[in-house]
Amino acid sequence: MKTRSPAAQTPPADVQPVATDNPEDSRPRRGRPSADRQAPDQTAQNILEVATREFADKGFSGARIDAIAESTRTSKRMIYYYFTSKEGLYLAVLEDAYKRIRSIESGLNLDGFEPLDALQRLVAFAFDYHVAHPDFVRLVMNENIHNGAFLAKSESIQQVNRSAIDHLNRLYRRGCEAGVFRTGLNAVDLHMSISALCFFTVANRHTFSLSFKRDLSSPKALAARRRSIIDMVVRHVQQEVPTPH
Amino acid sequence: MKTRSPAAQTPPADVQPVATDNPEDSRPRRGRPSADRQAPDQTAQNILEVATREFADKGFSGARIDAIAESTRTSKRMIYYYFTSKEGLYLAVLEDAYKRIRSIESGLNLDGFEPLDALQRLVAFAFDYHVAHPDFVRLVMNENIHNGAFLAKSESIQQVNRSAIDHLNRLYRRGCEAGVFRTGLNAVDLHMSISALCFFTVANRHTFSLSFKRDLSSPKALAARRRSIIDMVVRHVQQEVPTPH
Amino acid sequence: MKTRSPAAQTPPADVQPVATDNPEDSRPRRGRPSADRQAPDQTAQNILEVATREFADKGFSGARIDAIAESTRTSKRMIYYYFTSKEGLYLAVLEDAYKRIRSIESGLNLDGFEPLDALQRLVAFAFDYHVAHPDFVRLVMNENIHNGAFLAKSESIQQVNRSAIDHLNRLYRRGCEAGVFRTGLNAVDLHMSISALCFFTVANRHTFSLSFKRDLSSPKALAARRRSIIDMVVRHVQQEVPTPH
Amino acid sequence: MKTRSPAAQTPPADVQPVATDNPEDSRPRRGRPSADRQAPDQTAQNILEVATREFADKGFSGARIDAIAESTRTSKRMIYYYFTSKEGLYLAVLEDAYKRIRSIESGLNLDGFEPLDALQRLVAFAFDYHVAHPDFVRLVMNENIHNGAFLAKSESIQQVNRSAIDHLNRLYRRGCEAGVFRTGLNAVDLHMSISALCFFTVANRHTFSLSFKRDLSSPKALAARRRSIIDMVVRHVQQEVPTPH
DNA sequence: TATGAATGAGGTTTCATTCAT
DNA sequence: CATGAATGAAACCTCATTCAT
Repeated sequence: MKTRSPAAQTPPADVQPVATDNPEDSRPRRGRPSADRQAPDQTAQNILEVATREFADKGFSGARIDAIAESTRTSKRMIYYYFTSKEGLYLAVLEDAYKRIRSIESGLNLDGFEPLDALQRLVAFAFDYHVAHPDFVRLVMNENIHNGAFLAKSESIQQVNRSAIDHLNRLYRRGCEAGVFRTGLNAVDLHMSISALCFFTVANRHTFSLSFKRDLSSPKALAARRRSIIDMVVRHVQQEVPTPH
Repeated sequence: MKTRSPAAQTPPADVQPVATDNPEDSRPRRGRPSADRQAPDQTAQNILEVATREFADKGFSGARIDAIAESTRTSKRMIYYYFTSKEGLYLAVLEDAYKRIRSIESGLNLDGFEPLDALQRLVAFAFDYHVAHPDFVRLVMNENIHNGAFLAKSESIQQVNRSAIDHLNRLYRRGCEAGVFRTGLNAVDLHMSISALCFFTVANRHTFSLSFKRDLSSPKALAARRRSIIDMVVRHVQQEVPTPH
Repeated sequence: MKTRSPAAQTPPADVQPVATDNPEDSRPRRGRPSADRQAPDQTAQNILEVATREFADKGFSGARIDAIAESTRTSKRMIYYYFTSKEGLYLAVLEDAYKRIRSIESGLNLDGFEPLDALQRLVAFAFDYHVAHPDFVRLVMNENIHNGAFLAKSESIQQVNRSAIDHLNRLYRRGCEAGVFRTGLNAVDLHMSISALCFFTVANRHTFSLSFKRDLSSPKALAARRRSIIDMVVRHVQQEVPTPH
Repeated sequence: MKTRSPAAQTPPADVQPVATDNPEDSRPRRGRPSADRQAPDQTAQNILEVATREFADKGFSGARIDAIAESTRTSKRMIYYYFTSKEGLYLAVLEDAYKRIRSIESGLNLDGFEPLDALQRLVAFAFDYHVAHPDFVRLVMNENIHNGAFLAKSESIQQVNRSAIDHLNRLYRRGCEAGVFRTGLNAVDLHMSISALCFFTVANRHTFSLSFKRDLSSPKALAARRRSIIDMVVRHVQQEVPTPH
């Protein structure tokens, strides 16, 4: 039986990077390329991909419809045909991005693991996902620059996000019941801490790198950061374990 | 009775919000006591204040020189007279914002406190500053949307930021020597964690609030978050304290 | 009875003004016989014509995009649609002007005439063209004010001009072989002299007229000047003819 | 006694470059730097020099008052103090430039030479002056771009120019009387030809060089051009001389 | 469904000139 | 005489969006 807080001491290097869809690819639901799939869908999907990159890259105001149209297999007119306006396109991009992360998160199946192990897996997944999807991070940043004005318009996104808390809540309760997590914590607060640590790593890497002259994008630096974050979260949640003398 | 480090147990509600300059006030260098040179400085300063709000509000591309000019005591032409271009103005705003936080941070005088106390004060300051200066947070967000392209042009900012690490490093070492901090940690990594937790609270409050239907801006919610962050950081750094059985 | 070369003696009043396209008309490539593609070409062409006048009139810096747009059948926006920038438009104007003169020059068919006659025709053409196309002259002047900076960017123009020398070179050689031209001259130098005399007549007419109180624009004055120039060039090239005593 | 047309045959390499004030220097009348010369004059003179360069370089519309002020030893306000407006300054520059060439021309003292020799000297001087004073050439070009509108306002310039014709006229008549010049020519026309050949060499060197891929600015090229021009003018004026067999 | 042409409103920047001291 | 600050008008250019076909 463990007498020490294993998570804190043992950097969970063994927590394998969670397999996600390959980064930057954003045609998850197109299924197999069966011939019955019509061009229209593909056109809209193609626009969405290009737009995701552009909006993530430049923000809403900085993005250019012309630039999107040029990188697209179709014309500018089609953008308006499918998405009505720049704002409509942006909204579609945003919804698409949010749906993707939550759908993967749901597939983690944390119930199958011991609470401590599950927590480490959850944090590791969050970290890996942020690192693998900078576009998502940038879209969320941009959304906050606009005070969440676009997100507020989309009901679908809000529903999607709620589930994240539910998963974490169930996990936390299991841990408390098992006596490995200390009680009195709050799932939303915990989720926020996890998100903050992961999000910042990607979101602020440019200013942080410049300010402190460190390259934070190297695999080595990322691995260290990943360990540090998992450690920090585990220590935060874990019940204090009496150490033998 | 408490057998463990008081910091972790005692949410440092007693750590008083650090006095900062009042938010949005931005005439730090006004101190020069000469009265004969009012106008020029004041005009430029006035532009800088207004521009800070506009850039923080809308981002670089979204900000409008016209809008800035209108909120100013002078004309659009003067903006170009003093700052050459939209980019020049943005850079001045960015430099100003960074200098402000670092200069206050330097005034914390952490050497006068016990390591654990000092750490709590530092985190508390960071949290309070971010909450009190959302404009700073938004400027940094925006800068990251642009991949730090503007920051990269400013040497002065980069120098300014380095000092933050120095302070934290000295503090951390004191704590290690005193046996209250565990060894093997890294000041840059620690600084990043603190920044991440504080930054996210302000930066992502809109999307987070919408996603999880919580108002995170209420004094009560902020106080709870503040406690949670300080606790998390302290637990991360603190030496494991042997509990008597 | 004349014992000397008739060219020098006989002012070539009989050298008819060379038929050129009517001045200021600038739709040379309209020839493509497809009727289905009218609008785009016409719009761009219309802009080009108006711009030619404006740039010739005021120079590059003095020209106003707004002024051009107003004289056009379309809007200012279209200028940018077709020509990207003020500079792009100017370049198009310049290329167009150069191509026009060279294409006509090529149509002179000097090979069909005796060398002396051909030379007279060439000079006469050059004179007439300059007089008939002051816009061309002014564009070139302006280009020289800018140190040929725009011309340097256009490869097409440089290719076009080379042909002028080729024509003159062949003509000169024929004259030498026939014994009517003296040897030792240089085609580029000769071309320069011809250009100088013709160009100046149009280019400097304002300052010259004012300085010497002569109206140099009257048909009579132009005819006299034309004769003088042809005479001067012929005398320059012509072989000294021994006079019998 | 010469039996051949010496000018045409003998390239007047012996015609020494006429000594002019050193190129680009434009403070000819400031006399010696005696202490009694006041600052005011010097200030105005300094402005004039700088403005000459700027106007010659960029043309009237392209020139920037700000740019002139910056290269000046004084401030922008002084430009307006001395010259009232951009136009006033340009006019002063123009007058200054014209006065300079004519005053030197008057000092040639052509009466002291044989007509043919004098003519060669005159052409040589004209050529050398143009080459040595590209600023003058460019100002005149610019003036013609503006249809001589500024020159028309200045009476002083027009008076100055008339004398050039008088000198040439006297020279031509002497040559006719001596039987070395053919009769029936016109001094204004002759002056125009000389000016055209010299002016073009400098004025159009950029477009010409680019069009024909020749460097026309090298000392060698200029010397050849100089010879060619003198030769051309002399042949144009000279009485046909019977050649002995 | 698709496209190239077209557009008006508004964005950033520049410039000659004047004012207060 | 001299200067730095200030200015309004207008210049060049961009953008999301729509029209004709």
